[in-house]
Amino acid sequence: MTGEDAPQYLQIADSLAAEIAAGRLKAGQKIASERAIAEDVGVSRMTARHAIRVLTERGLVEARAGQGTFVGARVIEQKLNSLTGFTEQMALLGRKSSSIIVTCDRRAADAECQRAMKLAPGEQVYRLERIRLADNAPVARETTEVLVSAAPGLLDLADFGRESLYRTLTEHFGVRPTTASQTLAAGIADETNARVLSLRPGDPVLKLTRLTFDDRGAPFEYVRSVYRGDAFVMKVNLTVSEENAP
Amino acid sequence: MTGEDAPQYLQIADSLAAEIAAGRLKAGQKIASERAIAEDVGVSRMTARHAIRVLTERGLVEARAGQGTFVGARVIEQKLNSLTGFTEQMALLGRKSSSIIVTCDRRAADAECQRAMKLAPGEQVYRLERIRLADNAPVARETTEVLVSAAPGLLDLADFGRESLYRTLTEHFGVRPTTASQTLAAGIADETNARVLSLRPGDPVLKLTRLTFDDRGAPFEYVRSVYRGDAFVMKVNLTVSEENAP
DNA sequence: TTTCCAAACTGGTATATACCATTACATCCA
DNA sequence: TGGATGTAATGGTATATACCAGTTTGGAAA
Repeated sequence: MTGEDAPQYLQIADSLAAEIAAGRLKAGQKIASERAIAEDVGVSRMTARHAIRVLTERGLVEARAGQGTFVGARVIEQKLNSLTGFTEQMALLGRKSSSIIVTCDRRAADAECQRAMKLAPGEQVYRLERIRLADNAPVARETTEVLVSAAPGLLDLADFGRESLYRTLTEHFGVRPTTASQTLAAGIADETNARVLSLRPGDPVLKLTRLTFDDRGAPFEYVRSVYRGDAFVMKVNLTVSEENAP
Repeated sequence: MTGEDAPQYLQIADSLAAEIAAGRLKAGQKIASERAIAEDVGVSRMTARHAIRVLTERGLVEARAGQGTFVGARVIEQKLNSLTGFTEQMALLGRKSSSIIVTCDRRAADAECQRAMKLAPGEQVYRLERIRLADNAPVARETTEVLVSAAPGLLDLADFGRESLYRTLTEHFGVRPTTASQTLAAGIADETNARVLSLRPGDPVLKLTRLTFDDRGAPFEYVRSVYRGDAFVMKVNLTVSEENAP
């Protein structure tokens, strides 16, 4: 569950999220009103409201003035070919995936990672830097930082040149990647990336960052990847959630 | 601008967004603190805070506890989750959007479009080729092909240099974009793209294709876009559907 | 000069309160 | 029956206030 010392609004949000995940609150159903939650839990209405705002931002519920707040239609066609890890994806495409580990250690999170995960300075992460191969050809360079506090002892458990990181996290630590915020940008290969990806400097690459959250809404992983532009296309399936009327 | 009767927090947010868009607040720069804004504008701190929260959600600024709130990197964060058009997205970022129409006619769908929509050879489409401008600077080149059978007479109805295509489709033809399949790839600007986007050949670009379906699941539009790589970041929020057991 | 610590800020959390516009529903009246 | 009306409930906006936990900074102490 949510940490005992997490802010109240988060605890409330997470317990509601759990209700939804468990199916006790079904899609389209109305949840308790802000005032009702406030009274039940014993907080002010503004705090209850804050909790609901979190759920709204996660896309779990939808508030309608004058009516109430409703559990969102379980849309989620947004299986960008990626909340499954690289390993799983390659398997789906019938390609042999493997990795070369460049770095694998424990250290303090660097500045960008700190900012993305909102970490305290000096917070420890496992840093895993891998060259990803598809059918033995390098296609991506990936740097993954996983919170030590989320998976203590992670690096002793498996050889991530072969094993799937996500599978290990789920099976050994109960950390289940659930949502993620991902950005994609175009770039060109610099010297280093060109060398490791068998490209020429100036060739196009796709740069991806992903902040991954577990089923309690806590971030546990920050990933930066550089993909060969000629080898990768990202695919997203979108579903418009209604309510777009002028 | 924001409507005079819009809530105060939105007016404040939009005026700050305009400052950022105009370059008076530069990337990395610290903006006024919540307390300072509250006093300057003459609202409570909570209202100023609400305004900043809006900007945070739009990806324009980033708050750091104990330090302040800082303007984010000046890139356009295209949100891939919502199926909103270019016009709407720019408005949120406080940037002025416009288009230059390059082509606007009716013709047989080309090969790629035929394949994507699974059309019979010779099937007619309206083809709309536009240069997209943000604050009068070209940022994307977009080619849209809409099935004639889905919106007969479309081109007579509006000037798509100003009007939103999606709005016209919904209001006049009842064609409601509902789902879409979108791909993203990295690329390099060729001669033509470099010229129209004010780039040098070889500069990175982001290539996007989208196949859009209406509420009956029928495809009606095929879009190919080329974005300036330095101006655009695509952002996706992912949710993994439960049943992804290993 | 260097070190250290307190004060002055910053955003983050939480409460209590007030009024608004919209919605749903029961009631009353013709 | 049908329509209008009122009322209670809902989320949305806004204020005023308080304390917390970090960061920055400047001055006092070593």
